[in-house]
Amino acid sequence: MLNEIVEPLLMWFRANARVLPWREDKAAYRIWVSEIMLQQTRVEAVKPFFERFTKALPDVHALAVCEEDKLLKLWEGLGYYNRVRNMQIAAKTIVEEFDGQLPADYEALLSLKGIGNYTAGAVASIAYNIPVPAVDGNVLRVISRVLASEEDIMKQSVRKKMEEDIKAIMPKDCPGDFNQALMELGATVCVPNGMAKCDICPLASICKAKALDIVMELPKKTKQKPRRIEEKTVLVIKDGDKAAIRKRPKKGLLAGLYELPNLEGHLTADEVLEYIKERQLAPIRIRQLRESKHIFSHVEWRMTGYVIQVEELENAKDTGMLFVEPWKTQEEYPIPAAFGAYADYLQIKLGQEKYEV
DNA sequence: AAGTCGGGGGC
DNA sequence: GCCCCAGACTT
Repeated sequence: MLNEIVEPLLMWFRANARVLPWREDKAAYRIWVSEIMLQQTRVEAVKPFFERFTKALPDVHALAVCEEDKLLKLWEGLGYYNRVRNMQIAAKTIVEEFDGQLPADYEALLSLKGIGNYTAGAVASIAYNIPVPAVDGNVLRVISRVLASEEDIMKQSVRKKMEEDIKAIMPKDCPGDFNQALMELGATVCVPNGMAKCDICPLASICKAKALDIVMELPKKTKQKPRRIEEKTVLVIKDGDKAAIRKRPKKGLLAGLYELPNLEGHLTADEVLEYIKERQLAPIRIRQLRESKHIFSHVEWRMTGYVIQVEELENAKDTGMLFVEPWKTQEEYPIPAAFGAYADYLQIKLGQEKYEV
């Protein structure tokens, strides 16, 4: 039965646990921050962000009162930016309703913005030793294989049953270690891509998938739909030492971050100049930049770009554009990685000789 | 239940 | 190119 995994798993974890920044000091706040960052994000990617974030915002109160641009800047490049927005909303709730302390209660944690089933279980078990499961993608894979379950792990019903099965075998004295052990095994041995390392797995003798030689067929999962493709033209508009950026809408993709001005479709230089002139920004030079691509979860941007030198006139139309010094875009304004190929040009001077308008 | 929301690394 | 990642929220 499934309870056979408990002892070998804990033994293995105690000998093989990775040294991670959020394992040094188990303050609930730090566990919470790490778990939010780790949503759909690998350990190696999170490490540097975690160090920087917790240094800048060391406690719940600091997070609750942080200015939005600074907050997003700390998250810049990590993705899924609603995570940090929701975390700040939760921080304000914690200050107001829980006296600044994360509640040591699964249901109370679950009620906080951005904390779902998994994260509530992780914080409760790791920070407060509450015996509740924390079922993430690793756990779904490990348990599916141990049981040789061919159920589709994308189905809510399957995940719910998985939580119940695990709750039934949770060791009451060390629920945090047990949950982490399952995830750690999934991340380092029963891996998500590539061959499972069954030769070093502490559960190899128990694993039904291994016995049936179907380890690599599991878990079963419905595949995601193909992403849609969007074409864009990205503009690096320069006025002297400054360059144009603008703030994105409060909702939707990359909400609230800053971007380079951009247009729908792949435009010619003439079409771009028309756009510039309509906004009373007198163009002096223009040069086309290379194409680039950025892949999000559900959409793919195929971009081309232009760098345009302009003279910003007094009567320039309100374009929502903000002309700022390039170093400020690096230090203060959060700009998503999608614009990376063109953001480089913010600080490069245009050649004088060619591309006169 | 399906769609939205980032970015990166493995193969 | 495809898959997945210590998922949660909205519709």
